[in-house]
Order: sequence, then C-alpha cells, then structure tokens
Amino acid sequence: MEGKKRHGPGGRRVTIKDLAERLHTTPSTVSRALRNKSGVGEKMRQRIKELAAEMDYQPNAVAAGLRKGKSHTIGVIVPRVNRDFFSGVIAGIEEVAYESRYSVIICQTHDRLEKEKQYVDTLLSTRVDGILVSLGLETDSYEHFEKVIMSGTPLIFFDRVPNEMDVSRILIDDYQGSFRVVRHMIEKGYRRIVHFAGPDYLNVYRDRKRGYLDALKKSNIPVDESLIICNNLTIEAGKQSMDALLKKGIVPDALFSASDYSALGALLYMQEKGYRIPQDFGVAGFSNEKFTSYIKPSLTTVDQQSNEMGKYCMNLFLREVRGDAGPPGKVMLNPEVLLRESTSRDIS
Amino acid sequence: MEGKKRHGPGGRRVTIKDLAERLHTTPSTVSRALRNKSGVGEKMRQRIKELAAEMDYQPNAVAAGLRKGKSHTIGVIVPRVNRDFFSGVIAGIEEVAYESRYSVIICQTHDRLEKEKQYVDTLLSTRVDGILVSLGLETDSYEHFEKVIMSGTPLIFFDRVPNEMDVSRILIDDYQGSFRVVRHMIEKGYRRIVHFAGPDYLNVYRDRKRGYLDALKKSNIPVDESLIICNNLTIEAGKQSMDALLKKGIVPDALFSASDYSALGALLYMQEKGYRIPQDFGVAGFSNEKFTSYIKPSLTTVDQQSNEMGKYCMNLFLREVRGDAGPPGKVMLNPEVLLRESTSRDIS
DNA sequence: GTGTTTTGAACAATCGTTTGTTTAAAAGGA
DNA sequence: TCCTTTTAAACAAACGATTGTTCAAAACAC
Repeated sequence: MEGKKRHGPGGRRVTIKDLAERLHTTPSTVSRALRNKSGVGEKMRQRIKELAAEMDYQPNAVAAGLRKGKSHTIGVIVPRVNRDFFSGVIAGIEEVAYESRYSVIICQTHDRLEKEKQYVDTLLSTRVDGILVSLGLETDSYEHFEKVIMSGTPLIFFDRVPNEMDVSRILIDDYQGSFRVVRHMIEKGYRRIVHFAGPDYLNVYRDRKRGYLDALKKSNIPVDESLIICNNLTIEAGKQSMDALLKKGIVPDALFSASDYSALGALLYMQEKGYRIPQDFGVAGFSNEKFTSYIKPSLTTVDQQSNEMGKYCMNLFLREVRGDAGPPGKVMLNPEVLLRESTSRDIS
Repeated sequence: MEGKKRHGPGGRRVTIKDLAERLHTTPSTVSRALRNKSGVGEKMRQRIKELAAEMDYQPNAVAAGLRKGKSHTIGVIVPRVNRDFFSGVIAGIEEVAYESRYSVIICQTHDRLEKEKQYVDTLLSTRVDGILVSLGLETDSYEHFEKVIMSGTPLIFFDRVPNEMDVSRILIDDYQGSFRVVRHMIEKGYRRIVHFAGPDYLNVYRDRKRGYLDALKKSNIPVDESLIICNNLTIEAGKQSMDALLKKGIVPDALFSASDYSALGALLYMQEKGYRIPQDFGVAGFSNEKFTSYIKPSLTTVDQQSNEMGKYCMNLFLREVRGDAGPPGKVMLNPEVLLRESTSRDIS
C-alpha cells in the first residue's frame, strides 16, 4: 500500500491536464477519451481511463458547465419544503432528475415575494437549465419570471400558477376534485355545507370554490353566502371560524374545507361541542396530508398526486430541453377523491 | 419604450465584457466596480453599475465559481425528503443558507447505498463547498465519504452518523430522549414495556434502545428480551409485531417504539383488539411526526428538533469555511419529550 | 512507389470571471 | 519645477474543461 492519499484536505484536485501530462498527451485527447468521443485510438483511450480511475479523477462540472453553457442543474422554488404536498413534489422531481443526472437546487420562499425574487436572481446567476415554481401567497407581480423567460431558461409552474403568463403549467384539477367531494357529501344527505376558502387570487382556491358552488347548483341547493368563509386555513382558523358560525346561530351540517388543516381544526372543535362525526356533522378537507388517514374518524379529502406532479414536471422539463415539448400549455392531473369516515354516514 | 427585449429566449446573455466594451473599459475594471473592490474611480463605478442595471446584467456564477474555486453551493444528502424530520432539517438548512446566499442541492438516497455513492460523486464534481449528510439504512461502508474528506470538502453528518469516522457529527441525544420517555412510562405504572427497535448498526436506534434499557434498570425492572423486537418500523410492522406478540401469549402493558409509525400501527391494532389507550396499554413513539398530535389519543413522542438541527448544521458549516470551527466533534442537541394522551393514565 | 484518404493526436481558442502586475496619469511635497 | 507617492485603469494570465482546426503518420488504392 503506497501512500493512498491523493491530494489530501484542501489539496489541489486532479485535472484533465494532470492526466494529459502524465501520459504525454493533451487535454483535448483526454477529454475525448473520457467522454467516449471519436478521434482517440483504442489503446490511448484505455490508458487514459485507467489513469483517471487510478488517480480518482473527478470531472469539474463547473468548468464543463461554463464551457458548455449549461449546468445540468435545475432550480425548484416552493413556498415551504416541509409541507407534505411540496416535499412530495420535490421527491418526485428528484426521482426523475436523478435518472437523468440532473442536480436539484431547492428554494423555499416562505410565501414571501422578496425571497421569491431573490431566488430567481440566484438561479439565473447559477445558470440553472430550468426552473420549476409553485407561487408564494404574496406573489402578485411577475416581472421576475419575465426575466426568466427572457433569458431563455425553461420555466414550468406547478400547482400554484399564474394565469397571466404564457408558460407551461401543471396542476391537478382542483375543480373536479372539489366538485366530486361535494357531490359525495350531498349524496350522503348533507345540505348546509360550509366552505372554507383560501384567497381568491390563487387559482387553486378559486377552482376549489367553483367546484363547491357548481356541485351545489347541480343539486339545486341554494348557495348561502354566509356559509362561505375565507380564512387562512390553519387549524386555529378552522376552530375559530366554526366557533364564529355557531355563535352567529348558524348551524351547518357539514364542512368542505380547501385545506386539511382547517378541516381538522373544525373537526376537533365540533367534536368538542358534542357533535358526532360524521353522523351530525360531515367533514372533508383537501390535500391528503398524511395525518388525515390516521385520525379518528379518518378525514375525507382529495389527494393531489404530489409525487406524480413532481415527476410530470421534471419530465416536461426534460422534454423541453430536448426540444420535443410543443408549445407551453396547461396540464391537468386527475385528483383522487378519498372518501373516508368523516363523511361516511348511513343515509337514513 | 424602446424595445425592452434584451436578448430574448435563447439569446446570449450580457457579460461583464459587453459592459466593458460599451464603456470603453476593461472586464477587470467592471468586475472590481460591481463587487465594490478598490481600484476603481467613483464616477466610473457609478457608470458601470448603472449600465449593469440597465442591461440587467446577471453575473455568471459558474464562471466566478470556476475562477474562485468555490461554488457557493452546498449539498444535502438525506434518505428521503418527504419525511417530516428530514424536510424539517432541510427547511432549517435553507433558512440559514439563504441568509448567506448559499444554494442548497438536495439529494435523496431512498436509503440506497448506490444512490448515496453516486450523489457523493456528483456533488464532488459540482464542486460544492460542503456536504451535509444523514446516512441511509444500507450504508455500511464509508469510502465514498473518505473521498470527500480527501478532497478537502467540509463534511458534516447529522442524525444518522457513522461512528467510525473522525468528522463533525450533530445529533439529538437519542439516549436521553428515550430514557426520559421510558422513565415517564414507568412512573405511570407501566411495567411490561415492549420496545420496537431499528437496526443495531445505526447509532440512533442503538441509542434509543440503550435509553430504554437503562431506564428499566434504573427502576429495577428486569429486562425481558422477548419484549424487544426489531422490525422495519412501519405502520404495518407495528401491527404485525403486536399481533405476533399476542399470539405468542405475551401480554405487555405498554410500547415504546423507536418510530412514530410503528407506534401508530401498534396503537391502532391494540385499539382494534379492544384495549383502551392509555388505560390498558400505553404507547410512545419517537420523532414527533405531525400526525402524532392530531390522532386520538394523541401520541407521546420525542421531538427531534429538526429545524434547529438544520440550522445548527448549516451554521457549523459556515464556521468551518470561515476557519473558526475547531476540530470535528460530536454535538448533541437536547430532545424534547412530549408527554401526551397515549401514556397519560391516572395512576391507581 | 506515388498519390489519396483515413485516422490519431496535437494545437489553440473559448466559456465569463477574478486577480496579480504593469503603466500612465493625477496628486502631493520640497 | 522636478521628483515621489498615490490612484485609476489597462493588460494579461489564470480557472478546467470542450471543440474546431491543423498536421503528421499510417492505411489504402492503383
């Protein structure tokens, strides 16, 4: 065992040039040999590969990236990485990216526009080959994304997408998911169904509300505006909103919330008030957060196919860089409605 | 408004050289001006900055990275990104990284050694400035990490760390967390406490088991080997393990699981079998997955401070690159024991 | 054996920055 | 006014790879 240490902590790394010198050849030949390009003899190629392995040469992706003008890296911008939905999407993206040896840079905006802008700049500087984005709650202007388009960097939005831009968008059919859940609730005999909505300027919440409204209309149930409550969709908000309703003397028999968390808040609150779920009060949420299947009663909700969405996004990006993607368009994934205990009462 | 379009989709981007030519100066001067280095006159500096803004120049981080030998990017390797614990750590890392304008590349190994190795290579090629790792379940050799050390790249392990290497390790005190939970259970009168353990070669599971054993010893409760069950810590495994126990005629009065998921499985199984939780059977898990506080009864567990751990990791890395970190060592974060309903019975 | 084609490898420029060195001009001192 | 010091900007060489071009030798045909 002669000294195995190659260059040691901080030592300079082996370059293509080192290999070339050692073999009395040139960097270009080494490069071609390692990348299996033509123009190199078979014996030379062998010698180069062997030496590369022996000195454990690590190609410098930065240098290659500079020369080739592409970094083989993509950026993903999401509001928060530790939300089941987003981390699921990220997991999906990673799986496909790994297959194609793309690196994934993650950016978390905490729903703040300032951070979103900053990250777009950083990613553009990093010369990522593409950017996948889900908008933050604050985002109401899109110049930073126009810059991305100007630069020629493929840009794909998912889930929370802007309506004003002509870019690829991929989302689940919030309208359909919502519509089907509410239809189901109506079939179960619920009539006075509260809806917790999110801010109207976000496509996902708008569509979920539309689904709710249309389902009611289809069954000729009059829409009662006082049952539509816009809150910030947290557990706390769910409790408070229900409390406010009851205090106003409004007594609904079910809730369809645009978020699992506020649905949970309402569920806990109503249980506390003595309502039996689902007999006296039905509850449905949206997103299929992990906890929804573990609570008692398990919560009816809509699965957003986060993993599939991530995979789809990344695949779409790959097709775009390969040039066979077609013009930007809107892709809808089919949501899966999960009918669980919180709405499964026997119809009397 | 003269044509606002700078270079359009795919067009070449503005470089420092373009700016230089436009102002009849040289790239070096432009570089120094933009980075606020000395050696540039004030009026020149102004003109340069203005033009840069006007042409919206985006510095090419790849080129700078090549020249400077650092990418201002770190790599994070975790088993899975969509686990509450890991996504929490990632969120923490991101928060600190953002402050210092570091980009974060995420790598998900799915607990597979092959992927882990591959990602180490990729990150080394990408010339990341540091690597933060939590080991996969399969990892039983460390040559790939030796390579990292050889290259002089800062390397920090968190949570699932190797014992054989002299590197920085940061983890929560699994032993303490475990010890305290079991003590609490004993105080609540539980005596025949099952333990679901993970593979012994992972520090976290070893330590959790140690905590369990020591807590029993401290209270002079004899250790019953048949109550220690090594399974794969999933919900299913939890159910099956309990089933197997009962079928063998072994009737414990509580469970302390090294994972919330297998604890949940057991909890559901026991409820189904008619046991009341916590009166007849106490249950405690580990990790503080989100669902644990929403289920009924809520699950006693140990919080792993994922966010803090992420922040700590990134800060430690920053100190290392700045040279004021001291030699690699082991850092223990204090876990928070969350005593909830699943173990809160009145002692009769 | 001469002339042409093919092949293998060397040569050189480039990607966009950063940074050390040199040079010229401006500022200061006597 | 002349000389020294400071300052501003130009010059030039990297960083490590990729890739188009050139060149010499080997392979081939006749």
